Amino acid sequence: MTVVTRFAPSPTGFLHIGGARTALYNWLYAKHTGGKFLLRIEDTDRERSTPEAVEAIFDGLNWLGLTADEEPTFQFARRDRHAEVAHELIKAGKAYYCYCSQEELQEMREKARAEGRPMKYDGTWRDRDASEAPAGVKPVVRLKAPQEGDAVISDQVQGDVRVANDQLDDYVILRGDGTPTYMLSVVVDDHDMGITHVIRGDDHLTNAFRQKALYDAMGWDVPTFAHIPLIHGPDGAKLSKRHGALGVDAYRDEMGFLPEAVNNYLLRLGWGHGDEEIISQDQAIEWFDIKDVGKGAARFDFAKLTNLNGVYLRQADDTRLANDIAPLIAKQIGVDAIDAAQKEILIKGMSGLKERAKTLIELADSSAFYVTDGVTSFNEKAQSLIDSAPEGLFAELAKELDALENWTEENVDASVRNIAEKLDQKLGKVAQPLRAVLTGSNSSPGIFEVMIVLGKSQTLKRIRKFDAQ
RNA sequence: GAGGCCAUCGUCUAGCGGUCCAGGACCUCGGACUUUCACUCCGAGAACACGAGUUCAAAUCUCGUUGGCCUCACCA
Repeated sequence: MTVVTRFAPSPTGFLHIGGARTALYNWLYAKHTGGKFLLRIEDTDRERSTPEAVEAIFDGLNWLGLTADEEPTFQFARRDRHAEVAHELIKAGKAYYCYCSQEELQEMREKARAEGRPMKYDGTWRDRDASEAPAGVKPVVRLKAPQEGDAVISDQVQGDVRVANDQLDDYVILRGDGTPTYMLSVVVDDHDMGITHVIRGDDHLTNAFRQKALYDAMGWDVPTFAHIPLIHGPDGAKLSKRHGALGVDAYRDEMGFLPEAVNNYLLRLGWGHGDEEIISQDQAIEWFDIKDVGKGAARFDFAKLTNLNGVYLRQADDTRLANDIAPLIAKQIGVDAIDAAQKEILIKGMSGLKERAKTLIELADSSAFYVTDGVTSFNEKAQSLIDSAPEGLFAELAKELDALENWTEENVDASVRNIAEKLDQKLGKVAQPLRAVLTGSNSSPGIFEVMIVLGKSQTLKRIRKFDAQ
């Protein structure tokens, strides 16, 4: 049997980090088993679903590389099919019309709660004849759920979970206006799409029992379920906007994370393979099995994600990184886009730059000095390094460096060391002020590397600004 | 309130009855390297929620307690 998994978000907002992990696990499991990964947009909530959200979800998934093997299914478009199934169930005596009003339902729940019973529909219309129906009420359709015995789900993550059927009620599958509810839509779509493994958040665990009753009523095979624990915020509470429940686009655009780092982090959040931490996508596909996902909820930790991002940043291709930060730098230096020459400089300096950054944001911040003409601002420490530089240092540097014929790292290195000796200073006393005038900062890639990447004329231009000092 | 799920360092996890006075990573703190910062390396800190039981032997199995989470809509 070929495995078919799916990711089924409702387009009521961006793709959040928990959804991204669910998608990743579904994708990985499909790849691991040589199966298929499908996408279904659950847009049956017409009030809250938006085309923008659909776009945001596709965008996020594409960024993470979690692409579906077939065209996505849009649930709302299948509403007639869903209703058809509901009517089939009525015909088969496995579902029935219910004419209860909202008020009656509300009373039912309050009474149940007061008596310490589960808050469920009491089956008022389960066996009542339609002739008793009140006039003018558009009935809903309820599934005749089993009332005795236990229902068992063999969950791939949670193990065997058992619930007594008397805890479950005859839930609504078709609304008064004839539209399907989520419970009906999911089951019909998962069945029609041939989904073999339903991997989703464990907030759906109790829904699985309701859905099982529907599969059984239709005589359909129940898919294998795997309910993965939810992700919590750093404080252990449910993930909210203040924590990580941002769209993945925020992780990309505002925080500067790399997709491979996010995937690796998400993979390790709830799953492990021995002592492995840095796991390539191919390795993940080979190792990942849904059965190995942990049962406990995990907290989201930005520090670890950031560290991981640093690892991937250092491994990343220089040209790719230069392209990634190009728009950020352009914005920073106030141009529409940086030119080819500037891009070249960034690529040239990237090996020294990427070692010092953990995110693309940091990388852009620390790279901008390379592409400006002169240094546009000096931080406090740089300013004080310049102020306390040995007398005549900059004039001396300008003179000596200008005289250099071959502008190589070896030569500028020797030249600067010479000057330090000549002025009877330690190298640091010369290198630090030099760094300050060249970069505007007290920290940067190796100073000789900076001089080479900057080039002779730009280096001298920056030094000469202070040679009167 | 009713049902369900969960529980190893601050965090993510390894561990699937003996090899664990519990391993790795992040984190924090020392140190080495060094022209700064970073990288890298070395070292330190830090956990089996609690209580019973099963067993020659329990982080690993059972039960209870406590704590956390999820669900209980004509939302998905």
